[in-house]
Amino acid sequence: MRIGELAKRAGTSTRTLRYYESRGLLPARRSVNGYRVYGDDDLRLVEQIRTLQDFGFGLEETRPFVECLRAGHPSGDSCPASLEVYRDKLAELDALLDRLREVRAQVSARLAQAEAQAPPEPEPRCQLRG
Amino acid sequence: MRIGELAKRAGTSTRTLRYYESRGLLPARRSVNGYRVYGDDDLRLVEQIRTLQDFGFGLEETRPFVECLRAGHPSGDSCPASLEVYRDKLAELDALLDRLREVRAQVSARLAQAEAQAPPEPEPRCQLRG
DNA sequence: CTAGACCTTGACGCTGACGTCAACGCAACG
DNA sequence: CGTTGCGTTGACGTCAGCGTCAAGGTCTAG
Repeated sequence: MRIGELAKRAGTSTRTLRYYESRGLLPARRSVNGYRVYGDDDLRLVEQIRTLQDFGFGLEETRPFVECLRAGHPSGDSCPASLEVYRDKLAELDALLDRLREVRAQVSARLAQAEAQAPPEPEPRCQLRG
Repeated sequence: MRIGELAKRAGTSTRTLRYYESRGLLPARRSVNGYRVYGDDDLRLVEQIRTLQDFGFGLEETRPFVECLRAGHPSGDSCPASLEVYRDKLAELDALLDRLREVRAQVSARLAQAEAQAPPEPEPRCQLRG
């Protein structure tokens, strides 16, 4: 399979795949004319990357998963390094969630305060006369 | 007060203040020699911006607050436009929190699954013999 | 033979909020 | 008079993950 087909099958762009290759994820064999050639393994590999990216992982953080897959393991998280990334990301998510909850509370409080100061427009009633 | 002092008092950099000016927040009078000159109002203005930025507001989102302050209101959120931004940001925060909670659950589940597959190192016991 | 669809590399653009450097002016101190 | 420390504008660099364009090579169908 060539890069266009892989991109289509993975639901991404050729530019993205070439970018992954430039980062050392997703190496590709070349056919005689220089075209990149991929196998079905590579599709699974790209899907792994995309899934993690959707979770908010940076590309570098997907590397252990990718290398795990390329090492022949059935899934990208079958290796200790991947589990470490999971755990780090969980801690990061927890910290972020805490921060965002705190911010939400602050913003909410300030909104309430400001609304109390100068009350909102009193809900137009749509009466004919009044 | 000149830009260096304002920066120090606001806990930021001169570059940041010039950037705010370039974005139309924080206009400055000029002294004879071309130096920017600020008053205490401007300090409050910068503090307002920084507070909102710490909450994750983009610079553009701070504009209503800044204009509200410059219009003479006692606080930046005394104006309807600011309240609108608060409300939008709350909705945005709620959506983001939902997404992050979902991601957290997914990552947590995958971690548990992978740990069950290939259990972690069995907690070294520090025995002399065993 | 040629049009069109695919592929190649290389390079610049984008977003946000600045950091950092260059090259210069101005002011005060000794 | 020179140095030091402020100020000025302008312009390029940073981070991530690509998008987009340019200029060209390759392969296939008509």
